[in-house]
Amino acid sequence: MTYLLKNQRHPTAEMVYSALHPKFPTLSRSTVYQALDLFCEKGAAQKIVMGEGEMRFEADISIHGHFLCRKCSTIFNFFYPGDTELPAAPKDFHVEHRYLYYQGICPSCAT
Amino acid sequence: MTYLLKNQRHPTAEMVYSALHPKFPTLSRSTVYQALDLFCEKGAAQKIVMGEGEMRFEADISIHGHFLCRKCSTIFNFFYPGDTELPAAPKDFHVEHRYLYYQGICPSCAT
DNA sequence: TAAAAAATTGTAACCAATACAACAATTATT
DNA sequence: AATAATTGTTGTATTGGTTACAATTTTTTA
Repeated sequence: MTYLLKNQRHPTAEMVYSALHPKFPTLSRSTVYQALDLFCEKGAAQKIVMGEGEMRFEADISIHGHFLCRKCSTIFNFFYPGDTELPAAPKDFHVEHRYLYYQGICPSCAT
Repeated sequence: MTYLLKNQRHPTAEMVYSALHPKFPTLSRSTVYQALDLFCEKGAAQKIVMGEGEMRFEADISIHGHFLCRKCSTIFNFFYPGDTELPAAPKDFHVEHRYLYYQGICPSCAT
């Protein structure tokens, strides 16, 4: 069932449910929530919180940042060499996860 | 009323309400929510969303990142020279706001 | 095949946030 | 100063995403 996460880009739990429901009519929202949480715990996916609105999930767990278009609300991934590119946290802070998120206007909304 | 935002560091709306309520017994949650939103619109404060949990607000609008301790849930600010330090978004993306957020263990929880 | 364990379902509850109508306070207008 | 108009505040009801949980189904194990 994990394949759907890979098809959509940054779906909400509801989007996953809607997409899966036609194929598995008995599927319940509970299962979706629980499965998504499980994937995140196991490291197969990640939760991303973009400003307002619902939680989003994505199966791409490589290092990348997110760009949220203020107009169309689309989320784009953008890649950068690695976490060494990012500012260091103060000494004695043990960083486990880095999260980079931009907001603005995407190319197609700019015209 | 804005001075409370400056006293606490990254309060939730509820924290602002609780702190203000003793002094202004008639104060309502609605007013707090609305005032905080107003401050953010006017650029006097900013909303920050840290993983799970409620929205947080802060009055420091200088350029800095946030570090959330996984154990004690404290939010620390850390400063870096400027947004030029951060990876560039792809060409033709017009970035309006950059947001950097780390997660891990803070020095006092590390011991 | 039966018993045990694990997964799924659906409903109810939760809780932060918003909407909104009633009310109070402040400012503007003669 | 008095009235009207505007602005701000309050409290309650509602929303909407998420979680809790008991009941049921499915899968695994012996």
